Amino acid sequence: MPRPPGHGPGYEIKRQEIIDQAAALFAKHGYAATGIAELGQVAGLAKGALYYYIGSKENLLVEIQDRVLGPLLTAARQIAALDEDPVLRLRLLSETLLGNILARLDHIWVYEHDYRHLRGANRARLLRQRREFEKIVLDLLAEAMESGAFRRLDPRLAMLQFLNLHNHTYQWAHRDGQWDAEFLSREYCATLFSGFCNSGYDVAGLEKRLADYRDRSSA
Amino acid sequence: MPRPPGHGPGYEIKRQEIIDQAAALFAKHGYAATGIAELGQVAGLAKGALYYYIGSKENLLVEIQDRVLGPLLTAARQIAALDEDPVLRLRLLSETLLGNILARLDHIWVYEHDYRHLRGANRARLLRQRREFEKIVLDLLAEAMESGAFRRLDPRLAMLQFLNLHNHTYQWAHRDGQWDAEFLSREYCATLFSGFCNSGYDVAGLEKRLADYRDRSSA
Amino acid sequence: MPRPPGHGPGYEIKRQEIIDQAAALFAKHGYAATGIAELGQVAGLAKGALYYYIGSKENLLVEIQDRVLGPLLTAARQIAALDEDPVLRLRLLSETLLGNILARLDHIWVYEHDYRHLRGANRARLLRQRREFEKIVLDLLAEAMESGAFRRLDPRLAMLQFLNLHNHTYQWAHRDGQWDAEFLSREYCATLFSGFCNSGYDVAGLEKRLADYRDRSSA
Amino acid sequence: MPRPPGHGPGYEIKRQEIIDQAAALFAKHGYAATGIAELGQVAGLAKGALYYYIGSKENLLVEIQDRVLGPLLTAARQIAALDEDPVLRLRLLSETLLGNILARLDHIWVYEHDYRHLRGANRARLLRQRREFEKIVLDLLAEAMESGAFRRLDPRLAMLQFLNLHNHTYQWAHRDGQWDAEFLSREYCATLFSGFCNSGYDVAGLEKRLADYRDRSSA
DNA sequence: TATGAATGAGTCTTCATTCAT
DNA sequence: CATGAATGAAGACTCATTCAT
Repeated sequence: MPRPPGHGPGYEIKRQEIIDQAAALFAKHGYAATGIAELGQVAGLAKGALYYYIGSKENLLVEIQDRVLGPLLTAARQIAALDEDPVLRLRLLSETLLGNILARLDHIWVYEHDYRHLRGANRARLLRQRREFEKIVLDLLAEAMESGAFRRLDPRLAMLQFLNLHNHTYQWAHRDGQWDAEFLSREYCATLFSGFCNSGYDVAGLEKRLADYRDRSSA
Repeated sequence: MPRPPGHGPGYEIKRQEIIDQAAALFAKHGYAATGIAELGQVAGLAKGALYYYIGSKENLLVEIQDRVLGPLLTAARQIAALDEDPVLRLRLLSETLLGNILARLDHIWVYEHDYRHLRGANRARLLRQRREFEKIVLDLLAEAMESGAFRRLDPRLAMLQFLNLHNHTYQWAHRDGQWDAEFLSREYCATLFSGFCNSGYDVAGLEKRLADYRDRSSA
Repeated sequence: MPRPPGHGPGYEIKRQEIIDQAAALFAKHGYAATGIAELGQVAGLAKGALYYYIGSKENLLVEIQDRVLGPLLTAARQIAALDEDPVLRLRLLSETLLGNILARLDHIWVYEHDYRHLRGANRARLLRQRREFEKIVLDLLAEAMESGAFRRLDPRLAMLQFLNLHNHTYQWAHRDGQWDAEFLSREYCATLFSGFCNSGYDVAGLEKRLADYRDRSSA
Repeated sequence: MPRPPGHGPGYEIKRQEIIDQAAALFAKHGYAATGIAELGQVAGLAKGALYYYIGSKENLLVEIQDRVLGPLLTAARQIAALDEDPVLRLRLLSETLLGNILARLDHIWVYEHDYRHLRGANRARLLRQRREFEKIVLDLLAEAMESGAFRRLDPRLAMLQFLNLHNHTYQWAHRDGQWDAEFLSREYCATLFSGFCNSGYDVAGLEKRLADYRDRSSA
């Protein structure tokens, strides 16, 4: 969303760079404790020029949140709409979520810690998006219960367990960690689905069906 | 850590009150975004008197972290030392952890969000304590694997799953929520241990054994 | 209106001093062009301490406007309520107005030039007070017409002439000028009332009646 | 004062447009509180191009003052040089002055409020021109006294009354107001001259003589 | 002619902290 | 014990102005 009208071709590129740098700083020190001066130093820009790009500090926060929630929601909506077993879709969603987390660890730090510094409309929009994501997870879990794959659980508590397990990952994961999204997703889902599924359900077969799905969709 | 020597009898009481109020404020707005002035207003004290009690803003943070980790570590050490099945001990640890989280939600917010504002020795001490807690969980999980209850998993990943699931709870729990620590612990452990245990292990019997243990120890 | 609760005895005194100094600076350079730093230098206070007294820059403007309009409105209401010839009351009002202008030239500069920098409620309140003052003048002029002393004029235009003549005085008057409020009021009223009155009205006798009134009310 | 040599034909036209827009903005928010960026937006020009036309912000102020004082002084000089009764010339000057005020209300706002933001030579020149205008009024009043039309008044105080009454008009007049310059001039002069003239002088006949003069000079 | 990008001093305001009383 | 008063660095942000293109 390029703000003011009339900007040169390099504007948006530089702007995105600055948002990257801001995300790194916010992740490290927290949004409130990061000064605009510090960001200027990192960006190699005087304060005036900085504001030419960022508009305001809160605006940076908005952009960072959008970078997290935008792709995530898009992917989640697509996955939810697939004509596949709900458990498989949960597994896909899990991997997408973890992929997003691991790919942009600093963005996630900010996303998880500093959303409360958003005000007014920005905050409302964020919360709406968060709720939409949670709803997608909730609905998939409910579907999995209806399909007989999962036991009758409190769907909300199931969703919260799903999110707890995934979303807390940013706290200890680090760039170039030993585990990638695929591995973590397999492990997390193995744990969750063992707990959630009916005795009759073939948890072990899930990874096989995932591979099949991937063959099909890449074909 | 009562500061200088020579304090009246009410000193420590008032000091603890102020730390309570600080925790509430820090949880609400974040440590960095909370002003000492705000705290003074809530405490009904002018700045001078406030500093007489708190020493410094960072000191408040230290105290809050201690209130979380002190009791938690004490309890964790005791549980780890029990002469019981490691799985049962994990279940006990889980409930204790959740009990602490739910009992002091605002402290946990601060503990999770703002420990990075600690500097130097305070920070080092905190990290040491966190690692000790993680080590206790790790060792219990390893014991459970050795005992044959759990499959051979990467113990570190198992520990991280355990902590993810528990520690992220503060994000959505609220005072007087519908679920208490016992219930959540049962649910979380059911999920985790279903995923972790060997096919031969009697997960369902865990709660029974827990009840037995409680009968014994209260007797 | 001392703002925050709990201030020492010297607080209000110092606060009033600072407002004085602010009025002088605002009058000289204009509100918008005067920096808080400048005020701090004049007051001999660091910025922090300054804000301890002033609250905000706009608040200074509010106080200055109040110092002008408060006493003026009080006096105007009293004069309007007197049981005297409306022309005499206009003459009294004129002198009061000029007295206020000459006594606080710098406040008047700010009052006349910078009221538009007030926002929201502050601005609304100011405009209400200004209109009240204008209404008092208007009503007195209308009364004077009804009493037969003045010709049938457009009362609004008469009021505007009255205010033009008086209110523009701040532009050229200076402290210790050669003319005091009494003299200027006599001259201004002589001019205005010559133009306004009916041929039968005894303009020249007004000053005599004023002297009588003053004898009476001081007795 | 067109700046550097070598400008295209449209330069001066656009430049005048920009000064118009600047006057409107300055009148609305005050010179100090108006940003160059705001002006650029209104003018539809980026900052670079804007500066190509305006030279500097202070220069705009100079131009606006010149637009007020230039025509006013030219007209005042011509009127003063007429071979007519000084009272008639004062009446003509009054109408010219009011015409200028009503025709360019925003320029007058700036002229009255922001001349103090001029520095050095610009300020000196402005003050010189203001004094010249005042001198013209002063001399006409003195002439009217010498001619016996007016009483022996303090000529300076008479001039100040004349200017007060006229110059404060900008404060409440607005474009398309109910009163035009001719009407206001007639009313203002009726008031002033009633107060100033000797008992023998025929104030009421002034408008008649003005009409005669206009017949003559248009013929 | 006109632009977009950059500057850096300047804007108002808040901060955690200290200390004489 | 407690206060009110003071500090000065730092907070986010805007300013008029310049200049390579």
